[in-house]
Amino acid sequence: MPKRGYHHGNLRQALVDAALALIEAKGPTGFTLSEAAKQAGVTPAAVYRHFAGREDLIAEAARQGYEIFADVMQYAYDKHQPSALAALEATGRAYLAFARRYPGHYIAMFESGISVNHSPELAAVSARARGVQERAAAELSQHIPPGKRPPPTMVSAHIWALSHGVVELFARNSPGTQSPFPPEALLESGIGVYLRGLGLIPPDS
Amino acid sequence: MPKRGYHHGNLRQALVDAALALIEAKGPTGFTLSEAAKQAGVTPAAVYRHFAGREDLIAEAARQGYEIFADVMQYAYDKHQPSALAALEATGRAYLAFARRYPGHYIAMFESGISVNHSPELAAVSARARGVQERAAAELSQHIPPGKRPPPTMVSAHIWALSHGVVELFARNSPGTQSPFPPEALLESGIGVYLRGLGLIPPDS
DNA sequence: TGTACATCAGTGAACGCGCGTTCACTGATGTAC
DNA sequence: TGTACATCAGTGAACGCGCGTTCACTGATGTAC
Repeated sequence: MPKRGYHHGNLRQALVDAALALIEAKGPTGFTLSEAAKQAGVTPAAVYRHFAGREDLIAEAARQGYEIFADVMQYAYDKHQPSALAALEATGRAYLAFARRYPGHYIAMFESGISVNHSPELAAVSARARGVQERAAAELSQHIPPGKRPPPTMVSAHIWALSHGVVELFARNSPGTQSPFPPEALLESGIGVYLRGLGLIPPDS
Repeated sequence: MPKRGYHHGNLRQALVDAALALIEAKGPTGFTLSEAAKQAGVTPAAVYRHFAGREDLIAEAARQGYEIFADVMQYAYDKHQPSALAALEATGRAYLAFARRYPGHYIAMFESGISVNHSPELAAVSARARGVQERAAAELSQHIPPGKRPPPTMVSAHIWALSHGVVELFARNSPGTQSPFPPEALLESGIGVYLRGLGLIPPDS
């Protein structure tokens, strides 16, 4: 790492990284602009060269999170094509893997209280992530007889809600409760039962 | 309402109520001890006659929430006996109804970052709530052939995760996104598909 | 019923703290000639 | 290659604020006799 002098060189990203580390360590509440600056080796005032303020910094952290998230989902989806079933299952697993691997981003995105409409870029990238999941669900629905086919957006919402619930309740140790099962197993089995309920997995498998 | 003088009469509960209103209005971050005191018409210092501090106040709000929550779940369960299926579905609906009706409590319980192990009372009442759900799931499992029967605690965890996910993502307007469906419909249909996947509802119903 | 007194729930002033944000500034960088 | 100068990323001091918490106090309540 090159010794830095008066100019930082890459302060903007360093601040985002510091913010992510702080959010991960202390929750969205514990994060402060001043401490992020300090951790980046810089005066709090320097932050304002790069961000409009505290919220704007969190929003950028969230935006980067959505970007990674959308990529990860897209990759999982693509990789398991052309099987619609495998692709949907894979996006579920990818959701959990993302939450595990990028906890700071996850918290910034879903628990920091920042609105997805904070900026057009944020709205766009979150829509992209949602789009992947909905496409997977839509494709899957085509294998269900039209009569008993729930709307694809509903299927997507179910999977998403289950994934998010597993993350919040069992993948973090927040409620103090010990998880009865590994979150991955919980999510995978839950999605399995759900897909069986849709008639997409034979009942005896 | 009787005019009050120097003594408040029921300050402890008034503080809890004020805290709940603030939490509901501004999120767990926005809540401050000072403002809760002010809203109860009292000096911040007065709070310390009744609570050890800020966190203790939140914990009491959460405790009362768990108390109501456990009652509501229990009631839903009892009311739909002896049908194990109806009882489980009812607890799912009760979960959502609780989140809707007592948002301040819900946030204090699940989003305030307060640990369920803050106090023995809190741990006890949260265990009671969990117990209702697990009993319902256990009873239901008995209708599943043993070979393909998932552990009851897992079924309970699935339902809980789905419920919680629906609340967090779609019952609050937090992520800025519009819910594509009413949360109640989303949860009900999700549980329906899930139970069908367990083989507890005939596939053609 | 009336007085003395213990109990206790509130006051109000004060504390130290860290926050987000502003401002005039200065040091480093890079470009024009 | 060397100098002059514009640009811009940082400093550091200061601000007003509201926070949670403490303390010695005082006013109200209720009980004993």
